[in-house]
Amino acid sequence: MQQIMAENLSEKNNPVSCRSAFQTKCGNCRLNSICLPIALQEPDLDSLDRVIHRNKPLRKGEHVFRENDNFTAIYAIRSGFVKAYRLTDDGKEQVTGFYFPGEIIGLDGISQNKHSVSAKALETAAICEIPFEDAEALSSRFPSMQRHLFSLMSQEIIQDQQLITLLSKNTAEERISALILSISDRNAARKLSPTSFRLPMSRTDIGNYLGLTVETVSRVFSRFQKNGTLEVNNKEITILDIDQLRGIVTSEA
Amino acid sequence: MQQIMAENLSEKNNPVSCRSAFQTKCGNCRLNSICLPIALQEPDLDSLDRVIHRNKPLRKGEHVFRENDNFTAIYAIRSGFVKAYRLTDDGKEQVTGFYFPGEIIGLDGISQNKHSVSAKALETAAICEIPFEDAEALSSRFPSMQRHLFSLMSQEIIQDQQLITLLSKNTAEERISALILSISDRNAARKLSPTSFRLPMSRTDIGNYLGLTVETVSRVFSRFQKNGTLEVNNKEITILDIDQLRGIVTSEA
DNA sequence: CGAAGTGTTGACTAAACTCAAGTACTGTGG
DNA sequence: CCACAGTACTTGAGTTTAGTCAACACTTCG
Repeated sequence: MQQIMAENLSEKNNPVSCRSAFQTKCGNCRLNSICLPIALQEPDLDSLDRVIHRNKPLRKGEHVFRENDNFTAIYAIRSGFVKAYRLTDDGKEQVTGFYFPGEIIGLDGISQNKHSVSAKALETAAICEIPFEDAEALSSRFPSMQRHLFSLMSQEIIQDQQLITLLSKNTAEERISALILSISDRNAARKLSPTSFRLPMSRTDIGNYLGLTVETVSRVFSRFQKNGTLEVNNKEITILDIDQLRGIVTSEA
Repeated sequence: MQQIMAENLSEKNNPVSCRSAFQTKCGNCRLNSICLPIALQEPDLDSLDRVIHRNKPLRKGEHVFRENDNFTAIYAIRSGFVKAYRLTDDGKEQVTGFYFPGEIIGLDGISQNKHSVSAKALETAAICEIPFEDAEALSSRFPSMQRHLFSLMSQEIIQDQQLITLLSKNTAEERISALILSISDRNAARKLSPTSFRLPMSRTDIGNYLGLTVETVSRVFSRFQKNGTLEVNNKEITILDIDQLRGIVTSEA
């Protein structure tokens, strides 16, 4: 407690414009148009601000939460990238999703009161924490917040179902095209280049997520490179022919 | 009570014990321990009863709702079986789930205000309809109801993620074993035999759901029949060696 | 620098798919 | 109640895609 007070004091000396990113308020956050704040208007936004903890950034490999942790909060990604995964019965890892700045994670824990997946930072990541009790209280108070939380969960369901379709019906090339286009879209939502970006995850993670081996992922990238669809430079990707990619996912098979 | 007599008249020669299922109240419903009513205690249960529409049963092949229908309500399955599916961009069907009596469908529609899947009766099915407005109102009034709806959605997420893992990591035999065990468990929850039951869906639907071709599904059933794991008689299944099945899904690979 | 991790490429293999043919149900109309 | 049509299911033979195993190259970082 003492410690927290001390931190808060030191925070007061910082000029407003230079405050460390993890101390910014929702009202000023660059991501507020795609994150939780879109559920609330200005005066009510303070209620949200008041309950959010802006913890110190996680380093690569550190966990936001782990499978079976008690479910106490949901989390908004402010910067960095997070992967969610679970361990199968026989101890293998299954990557269930990649999450980008502005996205909310942790909603999986509601039903069982504990998390059903682990969430790990793929690189340094700043995370906002919203205790679920508070989120529930805000939901009861502001219908738009209740609606938004329902909506987030339902979006997660839709996303999972899209992945199911991908895994169940599509070839390796189709799966990888779909992932690249998804990343491209999410970059666009954050006003970043939709055609040139760095993949935050390893080939192994991609393969794991898409139900493919590393070798297959690597081969598909090589093939895309060779036929001029992508420029691949390690994790740096440039989409050269986006229509080609779109054609592949729409499974012209 | 008067009403009941009247209903019985119209039901012709049915004895009292056979009242048409779709007129029962939640308080008397055989499924209330696994369905929405578990969220509420007796006096409050009336509020739920008051908003539920018990429509006339659907016949095989009729839809509860269709993809892109406006989202107006969620639905509880009282009897019969329902499959959920969506059409992929290129017009193929993707089965996303099978639903059993006592289960809730339609929550997928919340975020976009329209349904993301179609839901179709696999055989005659009685469905309870709860307008979502009313469900939301009940949720604001009864925290346990809000919690239960959150919980249902989060369960759906977890289920989808399990399916993702299945599709991404497991062989044909593992997938089919998992489906059979899931059906067995859900039968047990409804106090039906966990080892002997009729599959409500076709081989084609199973294959579609599990990302396999009909032929592969058929071959796996034959193999299980041959090696004494199952007795398969068309859609009638008897589990002869449940530990064998469990062993297969726990992927001793 | 060197070790460990990460990614690429090749040769071979296996699981599931496709195509094809045939059998068994199911439901409808005579 | 049977005959028939149409669908659903099964089985076999051959093919294909992605997986496995193995060797090697490139990063990254202590």
